Amino acid sequence: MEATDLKKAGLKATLPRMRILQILEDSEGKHLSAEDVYKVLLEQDEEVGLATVYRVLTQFEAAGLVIRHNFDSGHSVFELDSGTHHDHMVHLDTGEIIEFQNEEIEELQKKIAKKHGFELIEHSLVLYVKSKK
Amino acid sequence: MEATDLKKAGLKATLPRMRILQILEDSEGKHLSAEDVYKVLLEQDEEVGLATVYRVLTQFEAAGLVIRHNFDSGHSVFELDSGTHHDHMVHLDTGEIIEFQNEEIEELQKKIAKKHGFELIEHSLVLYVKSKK
DNA sequence: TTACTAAATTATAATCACTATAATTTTTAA
DNA sequence: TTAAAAATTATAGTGATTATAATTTAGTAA
Repeated sequence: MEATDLKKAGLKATLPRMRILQILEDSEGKHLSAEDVYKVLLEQDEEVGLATVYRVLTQFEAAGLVIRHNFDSGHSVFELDSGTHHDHMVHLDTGEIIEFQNEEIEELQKKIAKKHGFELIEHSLVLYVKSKK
Repeated sequence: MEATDLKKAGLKATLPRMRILQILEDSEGKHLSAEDVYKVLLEQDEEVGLATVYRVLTQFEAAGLVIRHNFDSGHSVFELDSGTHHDHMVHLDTGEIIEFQNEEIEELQKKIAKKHGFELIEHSLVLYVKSKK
């Protein structure tokens, strides 16, 4: 029952929000743009406007339900916040997105911020790769 | 004489290009958006259109003269390519951008790509920090 | 359950960053 | 110096996203 998840996040359980949350849950591991979500809604014959999709995704982000990424592509993509932090590798030829974790890099980042007298709040690390010839 | 730099890069030495290159050289360490560059041109009473600024910056990028960054801000910023690679730290309160280098992280990134059977082409690492209370 | 009120959604227009187009101007090479 | 190729200008167009005003819905109180 996702209505509960929304309430917990401090959001009213409206139909558009439930549909969009469901779509995100059904696309585990994928990274959808607002347009992608909107297309799925259309396929499901749901009457939800594109503006609503944008607004709801932004609210989900503010509520900590989803994470927004900007992979140099000119538009944002979203994924459910699984709670386990990870970074991304983007394949330059196929567009494939691979997730990875590396504790060593995480630690080094904190150290660097500290060395400059700052506190690391968050970070964005994206590796752009190609297959070996 | 920057006309020479442009020629070396395979670009004709036109007035807009020389003015824009000069502006980038005069703002060492800063990270200017196309709009920022355009504003400086206006202040200098130069008759260069915004579309030209965008086109020229893109050409400079293609020619390897400048580097384009997308700091999650919805627009690109540019800096002269100094030749020495560095990553960036963005201060969430002041907007200040600090450059840093860390060879260890660079190596780890290559390793990670390799482990997945890929070749690292480039990467984007941005630390978002705040001052310690 | 019903009625109310605040919040959310809809449809659409507007905005922002950026790109394409066609006409005009500038570079550069002969 | 002149002509072809390339670049620039002014402007319209595009794609992603956001704002607006009217309408609908969710959650609460009677």
